[in-house]
Amino acid sequence: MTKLTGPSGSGSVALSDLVCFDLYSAARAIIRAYRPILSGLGLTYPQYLVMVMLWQHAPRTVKDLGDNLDLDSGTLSPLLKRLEVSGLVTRRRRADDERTVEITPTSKGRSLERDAKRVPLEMATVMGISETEERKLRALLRKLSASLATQVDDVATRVA
Amino acid sequence: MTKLTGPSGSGSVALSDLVCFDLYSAARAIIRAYRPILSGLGLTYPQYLVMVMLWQHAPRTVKDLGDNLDLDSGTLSPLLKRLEVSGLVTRRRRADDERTVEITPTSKGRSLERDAKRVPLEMATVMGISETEERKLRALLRKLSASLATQVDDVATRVA
DNA sequence: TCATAATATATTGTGCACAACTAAATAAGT
DNA sequence: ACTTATTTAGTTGTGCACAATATATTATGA
Repeated sequence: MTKLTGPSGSGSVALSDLVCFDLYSAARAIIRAYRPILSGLGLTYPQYLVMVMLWQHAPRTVKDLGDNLDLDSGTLSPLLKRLEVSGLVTRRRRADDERTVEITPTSKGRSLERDAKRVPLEMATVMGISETEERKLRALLRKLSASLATQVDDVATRVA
Repeated sequence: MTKLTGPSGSGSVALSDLVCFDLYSAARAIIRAYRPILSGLGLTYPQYLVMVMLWQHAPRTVKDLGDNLDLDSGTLSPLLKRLEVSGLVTRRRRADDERTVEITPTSKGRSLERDAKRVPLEMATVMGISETEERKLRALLRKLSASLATQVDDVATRVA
């Protein structure tokens, strides 16, 4: 699995391409690793992220979830509907501002937190890298995301 | 953007969850960064990966592409059809083994390589981390992917 | 040889991601 | 007040990912 090997055939592949491919590949690999653990809870990975947010505090608006998870309404709206169908959350327009929709976990949604407690531990064992390495990895990923975000902002500013 | 902050509200979020979220988030951010660059070539990021493979050498079978990019036929078959519709590749069953399908870039597909030469450079400038950091990041990602892959194999073995 | 297994690709169905657009409600400026 | 802009969600359409299944072809073993 997972090649895109460096200099081999005619043209060599540039480092930036390789970093991106490894990132793309690792992200899919880790979500794949979560899948069997989360399927026991009846959740996909993005759904799990939303529930983690709601376990931290609730209710939260769709916009709040989107800001924190970096997902737009095109992704969240149907996802939240599926969580509603699963009986894990309720969606209700706020009385004092009819634009916003508040997402609240149901008792079933809240009780799921207990079962979810074991998820991080199982993931930690499966990842097979040390805590120090995890922290280094996080630091690099966050630095990368930060500079990519400023680039997007630059483009947005250039247009405005 | 991009929170899932650590210890804040009631329950703190475990490190493994944070690593995974940062990975998930960074992977989307970098593909988002590729998008405007690749759209000039008429390619999505997975399509670009396939073309990079074909520029290295061709023809390649669907299986070969899948092994190297870690994608299955459910992803590749429609993707390759779209590349065929775009006039960038041809698909042809091999005479000596009717099971396999060979993917060959057309002259249009091959000539696209020149325009694509600038992609890695543009990405490198946008990423905003040093080559040393890129290499460290790659090393960590590959180590993570490797241990996740062995875990998947373990499960497969347990089933067999 | 002939049944069986293994291999390679395609298809179907579900669930993200995200761009582009719409609709409704609130905020701001005059 | 009233027009205009902004904010918030939702909808539509495209393109991955991937599980599950189907189909056809080749390889293998009794």
